[in-house]
Amino acid sequence: MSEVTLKKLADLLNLSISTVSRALKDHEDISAETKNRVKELALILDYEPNTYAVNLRNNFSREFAVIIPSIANDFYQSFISSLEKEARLNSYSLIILQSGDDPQTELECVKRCKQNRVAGIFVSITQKTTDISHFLKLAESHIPVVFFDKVPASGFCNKVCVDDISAARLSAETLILKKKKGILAIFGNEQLSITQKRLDAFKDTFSLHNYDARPDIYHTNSSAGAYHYTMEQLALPQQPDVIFCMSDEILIGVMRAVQTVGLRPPADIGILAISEGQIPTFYFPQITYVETSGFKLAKLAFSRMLGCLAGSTQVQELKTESIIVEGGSL
Amino acid sequence: MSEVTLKKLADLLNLSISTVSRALKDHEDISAETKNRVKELALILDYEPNTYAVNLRNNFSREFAVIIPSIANDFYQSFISSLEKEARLNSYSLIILQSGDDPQTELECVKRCKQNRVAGIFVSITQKTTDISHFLKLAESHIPVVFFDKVPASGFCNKVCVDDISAARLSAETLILKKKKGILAIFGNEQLSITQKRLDAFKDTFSLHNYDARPDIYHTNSSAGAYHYTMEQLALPQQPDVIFCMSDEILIGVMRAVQTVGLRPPADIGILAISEGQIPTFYFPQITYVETSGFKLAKLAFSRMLGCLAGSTQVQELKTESIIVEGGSL
DNA sequence: GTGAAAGCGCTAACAA
DNA sequence: TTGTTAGCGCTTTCAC
Repeated sequence: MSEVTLKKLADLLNLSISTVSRALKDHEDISAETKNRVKELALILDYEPNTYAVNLRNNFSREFAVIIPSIANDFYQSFISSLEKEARLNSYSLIILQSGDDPQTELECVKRCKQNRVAGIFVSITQKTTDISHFLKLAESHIPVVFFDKVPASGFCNKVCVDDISAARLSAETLILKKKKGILAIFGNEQLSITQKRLDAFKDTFSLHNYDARPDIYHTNSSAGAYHYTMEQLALPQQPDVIFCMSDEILIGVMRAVQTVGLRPPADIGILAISEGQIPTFYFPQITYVETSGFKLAKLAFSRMLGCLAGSTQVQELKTESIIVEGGSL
Repeated sequence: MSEVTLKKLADLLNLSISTVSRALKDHEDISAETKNRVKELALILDYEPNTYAVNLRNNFSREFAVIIPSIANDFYQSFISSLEKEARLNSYSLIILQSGDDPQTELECVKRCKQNRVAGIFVSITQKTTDISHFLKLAESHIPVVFFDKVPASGFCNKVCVDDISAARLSAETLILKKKKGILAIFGNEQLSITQKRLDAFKDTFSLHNYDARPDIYHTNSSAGAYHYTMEQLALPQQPDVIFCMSDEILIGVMRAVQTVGLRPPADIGILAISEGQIPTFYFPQITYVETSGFKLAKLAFSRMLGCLAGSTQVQELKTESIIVEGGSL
């Protein structure tokens, strides 16, 4: 059974191809009767326009690409889930590409996007991406790029981010409000700008409030690191009163240690995290956290993309607001 | 700056379009010198073939679609992560479509796939999908379909699944081997075939071994349900010795209850789950589980898809093997 | 070795 | 109101 094309419909109906095309598009100068005949047959034969031909002709597609280090991450998962829905409701499709956190692979992904003539690209760059010229060059091909989450430090480009500064500030203020004193704060990889932003805002907030206790700061790159360090600290005669976790990854390590030692929040120890929101629900009591939602960020990124496609040329830097979600761990 | 096309290269080099096309493809009857000239200029001008034109001409694309209820799920996440990688290494792209577990939306996704002339579709159907004729009809358009995980009960089609029966059997055998007696087994929605398969195999294994203890079976549809039921059971004078969780969702609820009451595995209570593998690492000690890996399933599904594209017409039902991963909870 | 030309399925300007 | 035609960028057959 061969493909149903406009030509086939036209032959069957003794009409020209263009009439059939226009009838299917409800073009005004086709008679109602012809429209009905055409549409009826199209329905019966299950006609679907050939996207390649349409795109080739119109020189434009309805596909967005998302380039991320890895989809196996709660944050990106919620981001993509939300983005796909927005896209689908706007008749766009979403192509997923994983860079594996490798700049070389990322470059190949960009090339692929260009080949596919995608309508736009959402990208969260790798930890090692410094040169973003291949992204900026996409402007020549009129492919808008919206950077999200992990965005380049410099460059005139569209960026949508979680507001790290307000998230960290909100965390610190929460601790101050609850008059917590022995604060252990565990942060991620010191090299990353996300860590620096959150750390600076966190520390500054204590200074600004002239608070009489200052947090102990520790850095680690992994869940395991957080686990081991927490184990050490919990073995000391002077245990911390509260542990602040900069990310879900760190929270997981800390909670394993807390469970290992048998401490029970909030009585034995307080826990506060910055989190995407899923992990905190796995524990009892659920962890109190400052939310950095992928869902919200996706909506922001998508509307920015539509803005670009609508012709907005100036670049924007947007941020999502943070809110605190009360569990029972503090 | 306009697009770089074959025509543009040809004009610039004073060659014909077809010569340029052939040169770029290393066609044998183009001279080495011409090839070099062409390739050099193509590189300089950053030429990329127009995928739409290529696909239109060849009537075939290098895009696969994945239709799933929702990407926000650890199992699908690992499946897609793995599938994307396989696809990329084979120069395919992956389009993600979420059905929202709604048959109507699923139907629209299929339509979209057809329009996009995708090279093949991977699909995990919704809980309510009964009519799969729209999938079977894709055969007419020569679009192979590989069902995975949630597959239709009937119909001649390609299916790759986690082996629920062997996973449940392995779980039961593990409990028997460890001579566990007071077994509480919590299963999911009784209506789902996955639940029935796992339940039947689980129970049968105890019978087959003439084991002198039989598990208490309970069904629930949610984490919260598992939590509440576990709380009830742990309040009884005769607490269970071990709790078996059919899925990650149930495990999360059970563990919240276990933590609430303050029991510590494995001394106070044993825990065994069937799991995708991430959740069990969040606890201490880590939960012992029978693995049902999305990664493995993706590899299986992908190779089946390649088989279809290579012309294999007969349908196959494939299953991944289960293995037990020892934590310290049993 | 290279070029000319047809055609993939569709849209839209122009004709009738 | 409907039809004719050119052309989007590419591949490939056939001719030179």
